[in-house]
Amino acid sequence: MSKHELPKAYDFKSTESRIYAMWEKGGYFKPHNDPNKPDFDPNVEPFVISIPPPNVTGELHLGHAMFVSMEDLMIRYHRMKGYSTLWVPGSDHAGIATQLQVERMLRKEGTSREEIGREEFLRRTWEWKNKYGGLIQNQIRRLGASCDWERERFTLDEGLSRAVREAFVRLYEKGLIYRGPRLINWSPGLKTAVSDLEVEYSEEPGKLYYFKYMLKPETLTPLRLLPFSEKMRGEKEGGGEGEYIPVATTRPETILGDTAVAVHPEDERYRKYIGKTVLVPILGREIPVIADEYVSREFGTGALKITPGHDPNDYEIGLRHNLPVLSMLDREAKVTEVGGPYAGLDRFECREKLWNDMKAAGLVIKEEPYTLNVPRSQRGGEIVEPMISTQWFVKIAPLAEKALAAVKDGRIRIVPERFEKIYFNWLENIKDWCISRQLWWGHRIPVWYCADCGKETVTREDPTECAHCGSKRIEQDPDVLDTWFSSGLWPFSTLGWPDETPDLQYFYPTSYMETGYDILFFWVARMIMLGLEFTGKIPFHTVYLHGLIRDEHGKKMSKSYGNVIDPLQVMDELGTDALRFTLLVGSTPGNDMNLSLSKVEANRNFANKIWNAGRFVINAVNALEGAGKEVDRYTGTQVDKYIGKWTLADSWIWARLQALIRDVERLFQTFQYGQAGQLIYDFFWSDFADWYVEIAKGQMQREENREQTVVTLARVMDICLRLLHPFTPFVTEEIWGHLRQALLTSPISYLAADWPNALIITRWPEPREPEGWEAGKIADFELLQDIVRSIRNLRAEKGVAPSKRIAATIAGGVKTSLLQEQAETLASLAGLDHSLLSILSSLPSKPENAAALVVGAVEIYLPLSGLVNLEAERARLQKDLAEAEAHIQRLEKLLASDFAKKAPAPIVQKERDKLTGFQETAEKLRRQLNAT
RNA sequence: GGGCGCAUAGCUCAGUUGGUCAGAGCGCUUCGCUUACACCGAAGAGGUCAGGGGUUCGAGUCCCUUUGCGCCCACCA
Repeated sequence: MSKHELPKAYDFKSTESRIYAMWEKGGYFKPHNDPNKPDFDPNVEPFVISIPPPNVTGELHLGHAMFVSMEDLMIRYHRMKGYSTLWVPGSDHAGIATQLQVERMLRKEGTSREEIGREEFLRRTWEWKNKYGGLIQNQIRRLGASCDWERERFTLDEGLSRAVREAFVRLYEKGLIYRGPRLINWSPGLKTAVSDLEVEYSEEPGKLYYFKYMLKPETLTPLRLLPFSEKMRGEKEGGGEGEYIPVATTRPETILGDTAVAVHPEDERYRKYIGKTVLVPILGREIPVIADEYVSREFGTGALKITPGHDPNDYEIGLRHNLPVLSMLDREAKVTEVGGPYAGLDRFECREKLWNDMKAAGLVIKEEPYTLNVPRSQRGGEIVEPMISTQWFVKIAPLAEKALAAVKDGRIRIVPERFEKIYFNWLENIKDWCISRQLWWGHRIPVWYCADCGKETVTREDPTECAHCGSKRIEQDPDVLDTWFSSGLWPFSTLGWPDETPDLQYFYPTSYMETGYDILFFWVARMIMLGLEFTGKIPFHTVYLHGLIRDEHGKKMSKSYGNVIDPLQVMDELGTDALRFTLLVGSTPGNDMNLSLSKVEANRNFANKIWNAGRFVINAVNALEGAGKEVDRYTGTQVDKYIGKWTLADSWIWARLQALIRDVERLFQTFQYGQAGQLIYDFFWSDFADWYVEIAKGQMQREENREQTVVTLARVMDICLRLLHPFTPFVTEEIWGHLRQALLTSPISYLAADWPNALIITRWPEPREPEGWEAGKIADFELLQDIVRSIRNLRAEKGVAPSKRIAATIAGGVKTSLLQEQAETLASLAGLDHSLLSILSSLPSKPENAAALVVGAVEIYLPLSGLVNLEAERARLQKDLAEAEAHIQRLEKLLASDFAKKAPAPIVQKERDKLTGFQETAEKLRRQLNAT
């Protein structure tokens, strides 16, 4: 499209994909200083982020949009500042999630993974991955992500698998990995173990069941081990009579696995039973009554049934007392032979049936409603059962210690800081990490068991024989590793570890780890632990945590609630820049944000504003004929020739821009990206577009100001585009291209542009001005703004048609010459007739039939014949006076207090100046009242 | 049980060394198609910054406390 035909509205649809392709093809996303190339300079500082790898079969949601926007902002900012910037993209094989999807597909085909077998299942899953795995990456591209796609990684690809193997073997050799039967969380639906973190607790209504643990009558023969017999049945009628210990439970079916009843050693009620034997209901199994201080005397009945096989606390107690451990549930949560007559029943059926049987046997005391905290699988959602199972674990304490220290001593910083405490708390109480999963999709555990000597072989290369006895009869462990084991290696495995690659040497440790706080433990903590363990270095020096995205009323987005916002649809309708800007500016670190489409719409409008302001500037540049188009007019090399010609507006906008650049820099350094974006937004829209551009229209009509005005427009626009680029890369790039073209400079990509810095700003506009010139210019301009606003206000109040140019007389006092210089600007902004505008130092008397305004020490008279009502005028003046007097009173009181003595001088002076201002205003108002 | 966050204009939210910090967007009222933009411009209404106490010359901003909402960790059967 030719530069003269830019459309009136920003067309993001036709722009975004074209711009992205240009960036990607142009290689702008690659680090400019690459250790694999001959011209590599090791002294250039790198800036590196590893992307939180999305699930390979996932689809883009707002969580992805959030982290991509934030990380792209960080990356682009640092790239513009000259860092050799690398953003490593990739995806996670996501063991459970992916396997579930493929299993669902198989079910639709009428088959199952068990039916087709492991090998075929894996083949199908890879097929699935190759088909859908690229989807999410392209969706991430749509967000504008400037990652180096040539360095894309997948947790199951060859290099990363080698890293996983190496990591496992090293931990094993160091004795930090062990295998053994432990009480773990078992997900019966997924038929795998899951880690503590993968269990979520939900409060649900349930019942507390009270029943009797009958004491074994002393007369009976002690060794009656038959679990169930005709004899027992015969005793049913007599059950419930005689001595018993009352016990409460929320899971009656676990009674079948009880191996003791515990009471507090000092509980007077039950002390006498300690050491005695009680009978498991229905089964009649004999179990001891033990004493343990863990038991709370206040809760329930004060007696606790002990099921070491299915409860973590009971397991601990069982260990202390050497109790046998019974597994009464199998991998599908069906009752095992331990459950005697209940064997084969589902856990919930068993609960009902057993309880009914106990009722019939007179062993039930009561049931009462009780709120349970039900452990559910994070993935499948079904109730998780604690079970004894042989699994692989990482001995985590030594790793946790180092990870703790890295944050404590400041080598790693977490933003916002409050998450450090949460991090500490978790690591200080961490338990060994169960890393084996009974799945097929994932990194298979590199352990081979020997059928002959029974020993394990753990090696970096697949063995053909037992390392201990040489037997060929070895078989690999069927399980795979927890997905988080491989993602825990991500920052360095993606750079080539365990090889000492040039990438690893140069880009590691990475810089920021940006992710949601919800995976602080799952991922961040593990990366720190594993990073320190395997590389001896921290994996990143800063952790930036963003919050969760909720709907506009703070509700969690969920499909069932129907309040899910699809980022792809938002981008389709309102543009990527609008979505990015909304996510970036609307959020603060670590806090959830509520997203509403009206916000995105507002930011779509902002993108359009950038577009149109850009269009205006480009047109202005193009309209400037001749005037040295061969020079790059905004680089500053030619600006000296405007010295002495800058108008108040020119100086003001430049001074404001300098302040903006400084503020933005400070905010970026302190991770306050949202605040920075807000400031840029405000400056661009309110200061630049609403004021400077309007004034520039007038200035450009004057031959003597035209060129410098265009230069100012171009330069301010240019810097705003740079400042905005990390937030809204597409529209800024597009305008940048057109602006560059208009300026006849080389059409280089925006990404190669420098971030605005102090060097640029101090050189312009008037380097020979005394220190602190900005404050005066800003104050003068603000006076001008106040005057304009007051006049507009009065006009609106009086119903003066906006198109009507009116006369005005101004008594400027000490500001007279300033206002005289600004007469034309003032006239055009306030709708005054320049030829009927007189600006004097003071007036001998008040003009007739004029409405009067006072702005600071400046008096303005607008002759509005026919519209001036004396009474109304007096009322208005009186109101203004009352307001001024109120301020005077307040300030006088303030300045008479300790404030004047104790507050810093500049603060006090500021208040004094305010007081003086109000006093002048009041004085003028009084005079006008007298004259009216 | 322990810890944390949030309560600021009708709605959604900014406001990080305590001194224009009382703001933004949307919504609302009144004008306006002024050749960058109606995805716009101008003017305006609207809040004792949840309640109470304290520190300070000065607090939305620090401390204590109360109330309401939310989250995390632990998991007393």
